[in-house]
Amino acid sequence: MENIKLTQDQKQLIERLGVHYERAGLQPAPSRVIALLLVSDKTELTFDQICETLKISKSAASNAINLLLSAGTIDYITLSGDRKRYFRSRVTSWKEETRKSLNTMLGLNTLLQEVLDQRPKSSKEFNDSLQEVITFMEFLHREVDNIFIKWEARKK
Amino acid sequence: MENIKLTQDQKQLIERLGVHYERAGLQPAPSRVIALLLVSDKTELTFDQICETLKISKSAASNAINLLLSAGTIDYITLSGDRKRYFRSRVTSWKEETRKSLNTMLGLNTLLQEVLDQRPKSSKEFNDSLQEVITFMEFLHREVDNIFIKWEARKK
DNA sequence: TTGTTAGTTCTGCAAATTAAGAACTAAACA
DNA sequence: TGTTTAGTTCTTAATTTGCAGAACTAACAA
Repeated sequence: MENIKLTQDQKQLIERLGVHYERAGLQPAPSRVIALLLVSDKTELTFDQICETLKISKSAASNAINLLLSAGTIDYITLSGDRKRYFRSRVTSWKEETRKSLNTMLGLNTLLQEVLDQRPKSSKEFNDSLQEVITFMEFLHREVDNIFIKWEARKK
Repeated sequence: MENIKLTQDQKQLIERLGVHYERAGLQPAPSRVIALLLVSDKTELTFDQICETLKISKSAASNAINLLLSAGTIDYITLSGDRKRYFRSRVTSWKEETRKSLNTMLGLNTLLQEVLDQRPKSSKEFNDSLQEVITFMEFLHREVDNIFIKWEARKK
């Protein structure tokens, strides 16, 4: 099984991508795996290639891969007469993921509405600011939905 | 110093908000503090009131408060002839924060462009998908900027 | 039937996070 | 001058996280 060679630049890029994913809340190992699958010349890598290239243990790789599989961030193909799975980045999942994380962000709004609903009328100034934020987030939410629609239309 | 009473509903709402913030990457104690400042009837609470109401130690409160202060999530006022600081949620910071986290999200784009630039031409299909994602994210970024402009205009 | 491949699962450790409690400090008061 | 107040900082201590390494498994191969 041929092993993957990375240039210094590629290694650095993987680290930088890794940091980005970690900051977004992902664990270190999955972060590196997804970064590797984006950067390496080959786009389809086996379990062993991932372990070796990233210098992580099989258990770390197994957990990382399963996490990413169930999140839909990666998938794999197989070749007939070859028991190995070839893992690859599901690049197209990014649109969905962007959308999902936008929704999470904007999901705060529901909670803020509940907060406002239960607040005493007496804290008028505070309530008014809160109402403004809620209105803004609703606005943003609607507009973001429109952007996605606009994009789909534009693609045609 | 009068102590803060919370209804069962308020306590639950604080926990739910707390979980939201934790999922967004904030530590538990700061998450509860900000939630408390949103939910409690009084919008301006002292250090001691925060400690007592949330049942956290002074050190936990001190660290949480300083974190939130330096993130701009809360601020405080003082009353003349009263050494205490009265902490409150900077509700208006949410627009900025929303924007910041959008930018972080969309900042992935710069990295993806770098990835694409260093990829071999041979992985054409992959590169094409990547290019599509980049184009989409650029589109999204521009549109989001427009939304903010539109909002500011609309407020007048 | 024995071995090999492609992983998975289990056990345990090392490092990082988070908070408690106590000791400390700086300002204001008495 | 000592005392109280409003915090801060320091030192543990308790979790939690994340991974290595080894043992395991299931499928196929020889």
